[in-house]
Amino acid sequence: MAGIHTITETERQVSLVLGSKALDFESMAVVANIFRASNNLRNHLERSVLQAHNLSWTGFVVLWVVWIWGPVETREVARESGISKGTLTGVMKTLEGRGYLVRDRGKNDGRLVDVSLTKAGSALMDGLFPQFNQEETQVASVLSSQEKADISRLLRLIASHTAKA
Amino acid sequence: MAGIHTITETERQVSLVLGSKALDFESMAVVANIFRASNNLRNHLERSVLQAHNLSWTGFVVLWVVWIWGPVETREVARESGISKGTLTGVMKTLEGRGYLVRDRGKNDGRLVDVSLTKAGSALMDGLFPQFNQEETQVASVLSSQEKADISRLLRLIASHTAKA
DNA sequence: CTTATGTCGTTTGGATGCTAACAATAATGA
DNA sequence: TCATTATTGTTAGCATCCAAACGACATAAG
Repeated sequence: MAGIHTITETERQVSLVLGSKALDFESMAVVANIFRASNNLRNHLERSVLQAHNLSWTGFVVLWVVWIWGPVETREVARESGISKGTLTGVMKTLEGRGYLVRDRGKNDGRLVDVSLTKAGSALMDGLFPQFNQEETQVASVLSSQEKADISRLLRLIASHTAKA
Repeated sequence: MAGIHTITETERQVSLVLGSKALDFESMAVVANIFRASNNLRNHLERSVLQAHNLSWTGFVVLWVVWIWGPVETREVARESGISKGTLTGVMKTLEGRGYLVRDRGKNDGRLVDVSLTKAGSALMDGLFPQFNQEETQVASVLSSQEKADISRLLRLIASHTAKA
């Protein structure tokens, strides 16, 4: 756990500070635990898998998107990676400098840029992703098969709901 | 949804790319959906609540921790906020510059620094957090009360498991 | 054809975010 | 006492990260 205090302790302290005001602790716990799990998960995966290859989280995600969908337009990489266009430009500059991907101007539309992995990039992901998936299995091993299906479904509801609004 | 493709489409494409290699799609979906929900949630809350006050996500989290636990030592704020000591120094410099918090050298231990909110900081949080919690209620409204309890429990399992390892 | 509007990737400026090195302080132990 | 070891917050260097402004290109309307 990142913090010292448990969710229960935190809730007690919050109600103490806010006093009489009515709060929705149930929803608060949902949101707080999503961020807690996400942060811990990211830190864990960075340390256990990515650090050895000097890859940042975002760098890995971008490589993954291009690996799965490439060749692919820049705008789609940004949307799929969950980062802004401007951020992506910088990240790709880094990854291109290391020889993992290349950018090509679109021929039909001069505004577009197609991104694809180099051989070095493909080789990296071929070795890296199974390792990454093994770690995913490890962190999800605290859940039963049914629980994995449940949490995926519930998270998907939250994700799609917040995307619209 | 941040990306264009659904989880199902992505899984199909991944198995197409990885071919015969055995992968744990169930665990992959758990991890992917945690990040998807977390990213969407953060973006949504930044836009709907924080942007009007020119507050970053991390800035808000730090203010929240100090608001709930303050006066509190710097090291504890870092752990509770889920960021490094170095990052916290910069964030607090920003927040101190805006008059939301103050730092005081510990009297017993000269190494420590106690952080607490100013009146402006307290006033900000008094108005902001109920608004934030309302938004939490809104995003969690797609789940039943039982489902909220379930997802909180499962996320807590993942969070504590990844924190140790 | 040409003007207006829209879209794409890049750049810019400021704020986060990490690790590693650092100075100041504290605690330990011969 | 005094050298050793540990801990805390800050700093330095670099890589993200976003919003907004920008130039290049495409499309629509007249």
